[in-house]
Amino acid sequence: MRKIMEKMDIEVKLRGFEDRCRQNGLKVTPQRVAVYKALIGTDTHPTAEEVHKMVRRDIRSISLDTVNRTLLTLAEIGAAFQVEGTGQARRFDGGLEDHQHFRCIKCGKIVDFHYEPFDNIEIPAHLKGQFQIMRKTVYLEGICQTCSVTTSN
Amino acid sequence: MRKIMEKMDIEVKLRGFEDRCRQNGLKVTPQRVAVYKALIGTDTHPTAEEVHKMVRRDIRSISLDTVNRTLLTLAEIGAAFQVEGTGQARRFDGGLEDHQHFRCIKCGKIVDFHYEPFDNIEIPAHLKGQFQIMRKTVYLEGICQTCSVTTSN
DNA sequence: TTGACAGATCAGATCGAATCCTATTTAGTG
DNA sequence: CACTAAATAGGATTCGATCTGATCTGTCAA
Repeated sequence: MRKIMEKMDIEVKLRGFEDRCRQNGLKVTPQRVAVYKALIGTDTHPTAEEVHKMVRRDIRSISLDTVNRTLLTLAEIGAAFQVEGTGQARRFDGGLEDHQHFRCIKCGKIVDFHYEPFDNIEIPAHLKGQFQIMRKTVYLEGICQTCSVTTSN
Repeated sequence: MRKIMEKMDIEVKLRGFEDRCRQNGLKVTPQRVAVYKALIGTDTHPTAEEVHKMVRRDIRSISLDTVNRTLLTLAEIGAAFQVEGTGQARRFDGGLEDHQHFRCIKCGKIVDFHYEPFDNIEIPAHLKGQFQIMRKTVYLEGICQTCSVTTSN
């Protein structure tokens, strides 16, 4: 999934992004645009710090905090997303029987569930040569009952 | 997946754990056993800090570092595992087209792949009522080509 | 049973990511 | 053009993870 895009393509995405900001009542700031542009211009799943480095080529004075906040904002309005499970303290699981995880994006709680069809997902052939796969699972994210009751966010 | 186990069950697991340690050339220390016991006695996917709190009921002086190291060790010998993706800096992805992620557990690199059958995983009915699901994906972990070439670990 | 030692542990120091705080700046609006 | 709510900069703080160096202790061989 290389990120080779026509200039046109980028322009279109930028236009769409600005609209999306306005639709969500967010100001279109140069910082936001720069962060967005950096993110769609790479396929490396960067950390905030990495994005910060990239963006500083355009905006020397941009702060890491702004980049971090902006990335979170992008995820909120659906212009990007967070790679599953990252950005949290390490968590362990002593249950070795087959099961899958659901994580609540509000409270961070992880809940086990088990659905047999998920136990033996077939791994696409073209990956088998490329990687040595040691774990495969279905991963769900969303909002748990407790958090959806608690009056909004 | 409640963690209600007979005393017998726990004894058996402990026995197995001690064997597993020895098979891996690891000493069976009270700290290790206590950490293991705490972990299999919960279904909350605790952080190192949380496990530390639990274990301190048995071993007052155990350090957080030991707990952390031990948990990592448990994962290495297959007596437990790390919940997918946790314990790393937050990472972002600007690619909104359907795709899935593979993560290298050695270098932390995340690689996109796309396998159509994974795009529309059916969510088990019994979860639909329980959670508001916003993201579902297949997640693979293992070792990438670069890291498997690099003379071991 | 004991002694020696590799491996394990402890406690404190350090590092790094994420967040918070507050003063300042700015996009959007009329 | 002026006003205001929102956004930003950057330093301080918090918290998880790791490292370091000084002990301590399972394990194994004698």
